[in-house]
Amino acid sequence: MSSPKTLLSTLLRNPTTIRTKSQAKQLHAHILTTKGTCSTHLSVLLSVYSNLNLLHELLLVFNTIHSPPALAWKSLIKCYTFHGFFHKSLASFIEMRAAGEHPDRHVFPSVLKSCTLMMDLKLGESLHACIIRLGMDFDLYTGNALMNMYSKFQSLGESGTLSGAPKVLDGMPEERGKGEGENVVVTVRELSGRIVTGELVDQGRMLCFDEKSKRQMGGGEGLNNYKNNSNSNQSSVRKIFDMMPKKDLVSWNTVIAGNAQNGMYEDALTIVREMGNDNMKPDSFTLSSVLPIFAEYVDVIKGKEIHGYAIRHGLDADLFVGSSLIDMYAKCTCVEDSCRLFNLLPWHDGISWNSIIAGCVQNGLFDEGLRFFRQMLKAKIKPMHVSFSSIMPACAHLTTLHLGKQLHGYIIRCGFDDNVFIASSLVDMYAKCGNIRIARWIFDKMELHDMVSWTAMIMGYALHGHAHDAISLFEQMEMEGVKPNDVAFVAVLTACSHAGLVDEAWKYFNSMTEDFGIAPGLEHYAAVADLLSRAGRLDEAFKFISDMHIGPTGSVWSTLLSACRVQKNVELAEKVAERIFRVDPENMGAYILLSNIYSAARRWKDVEKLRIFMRNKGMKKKPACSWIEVKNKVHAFVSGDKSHPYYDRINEALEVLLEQMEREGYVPNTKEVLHDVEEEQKKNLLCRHSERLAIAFGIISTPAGTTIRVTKNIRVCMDCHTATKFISKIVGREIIVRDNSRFHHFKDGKCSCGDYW
DNA sequence: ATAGGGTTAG
Repeated sequence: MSSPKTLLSTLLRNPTTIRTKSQAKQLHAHILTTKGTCSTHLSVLLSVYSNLNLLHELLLVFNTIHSPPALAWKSLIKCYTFHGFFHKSLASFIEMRAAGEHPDRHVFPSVLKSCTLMMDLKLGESLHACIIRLGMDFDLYTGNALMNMYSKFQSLGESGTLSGAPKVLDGMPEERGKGEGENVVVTVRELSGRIVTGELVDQGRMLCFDEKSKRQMGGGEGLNNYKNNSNSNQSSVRKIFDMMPKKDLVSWNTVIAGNAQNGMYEDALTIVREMGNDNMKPDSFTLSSVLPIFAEYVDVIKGKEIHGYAIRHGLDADLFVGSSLIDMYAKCTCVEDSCRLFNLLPWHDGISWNSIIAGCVQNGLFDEGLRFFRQMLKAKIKPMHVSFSSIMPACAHLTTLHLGKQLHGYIIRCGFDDNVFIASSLVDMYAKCGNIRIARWIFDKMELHDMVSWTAMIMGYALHGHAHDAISLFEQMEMEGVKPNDVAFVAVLTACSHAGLVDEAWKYFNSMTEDFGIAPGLEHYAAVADLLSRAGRLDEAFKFISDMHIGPTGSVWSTLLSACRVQKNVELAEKVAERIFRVDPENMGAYILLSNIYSAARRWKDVEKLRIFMRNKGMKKKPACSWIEVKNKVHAFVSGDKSHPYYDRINEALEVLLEQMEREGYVPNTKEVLHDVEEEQKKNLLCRHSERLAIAFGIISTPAGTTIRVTKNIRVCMDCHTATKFISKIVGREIIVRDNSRFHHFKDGKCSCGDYW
């Protein structure tokens, strides 16, 4: 056991051996008792506190030192940056220089990080100038920090100025609370202004800088080369990288991440390949920069190669790599792999939870997404912005208004309701849950609207058949200078389609290509094809689809096929069906539609042929499903479903209704649908379609006058559409049915779609 | 000094 005195001198010589707060405090006590307030020893203590990120303890000591030496300043600055007090960090840097202390390689990474997180490009450039003048630009750590800074400014779209600073302050209640933040900013600005002029005129050093990098820099304008155009930041990064005399793995990873995050995927991948020549092996940082590229490319083969590399190098349990892998598999539609991976991770953080939730929801696994969300809450992981905007579409698709409202409440309590992503997802959710007024209310409360929020609202109106609201909103958006993208055009075309506005649709369709240079995609074609078909302009629709410059999918043709059914145009139907089977031989819906069309035309032989063909192919119909929310509980039904506890009462209600409906003139449209069962059974089957079970349940389980809201996973059937009109009149209720493409509001025997079914 | 997740879509 060594004496306290030798222990102290050992510790002072090796301050990094101190790993805990109590050890640090012991050292503190030793110094005070044996060395008094000698600033050299106290500075060592400060570096210990700084390494342990103990800002409070550090400040207590720092404030007792009369003229702090460089080591003390460096410790203070590093600790301020770590705790997010970027203004204080920079202000201390200025103070340090004013006190005549020389900054060195240990301080620049911290101040550069502060600039980066404050999004202050100007200040960062001044610092760069200062670094060059001090000859520190060849330092490894400083160079890495510089590259990181320029990469980040690029991905922020260079919007970074001090105006962005209050955002950074959001996470720092103490500083904001004291109202000091802004004063410090001003100080930093004034002082930094001085630095800028002071440093930039120092051309001698600039020239040296220029000569070293003449190849890439061209002209000799020193720092200006770092900021002239939008791509320049990334090339600045590359220049710094190429000039660095010594590079480590962090340097490689920084330049790779910079390229990846700025969309320069091929460059990023090239640099990964180059790493090997420098004896650098990709690590978890490298992989989690590269994986999002393959997610974006939807290249699961390459993604799996990375996964294999991760496993071979023991990196697959890393949370960052794991989250990226989950995301990559999900974006490649291999969401089962995402789930498997998620379960294999040794533990989960907020990001990995978000990845799996988003992965499920994006792949249509809404229940699974909700399950993961609940598990996350149970695991005491606090949801973040991203968690809410990922899960909200699940509520929107499932029409679970009560859940959506609960989440909305949660969002408000978290203070997230001003987030654009979340607000847009709320607008969408309320619209899809049938509450277009609240959707609009949230939309109007938003401070600024981006493309997505406009589109969500326009689409909401379109789904509800409020074409004129949709169109006027679209025009308002254009007037406010927001350039519509392809999705916005999908929304406005859908609005036209649901209201039969053929001329308007053509106007938008042409304007999209001519004025906005957006090539029509499948959805645009589908909307126009849908419009022409529903408007009964079948030949026009056929020609339009045939002339598409991308191969039409089965779903584009399908609307025309159902229109053929409505118009009883068997000849065209056969032509259309043939086109569908050519591109999509497994399209079950098309076989059924065609079979129904044959039935209506009494072409029983063709019906039979189709039926045998389908049976031989082993095709099974995806079950149609409808659901309704009653007293915050979702009740789901499939056709002929007897499993519901109230089935008997539902059945009874349907019988009574049917009797009344028939008295009012309803004739079940059995001849189009079924062929090989008895007439009475036909009627029964038809009248037990899932949406009717749901509607009947709604009628018997809610008080008179309550609006009934039913959702169906596929298009509501023609006979049910007719029947629901009768039902709405008989029970005197408003019935709202949302199917896979739109809302039908039934009231007083009429439907909002004007039978534009 | 470096890394991962988000909203709209017939």
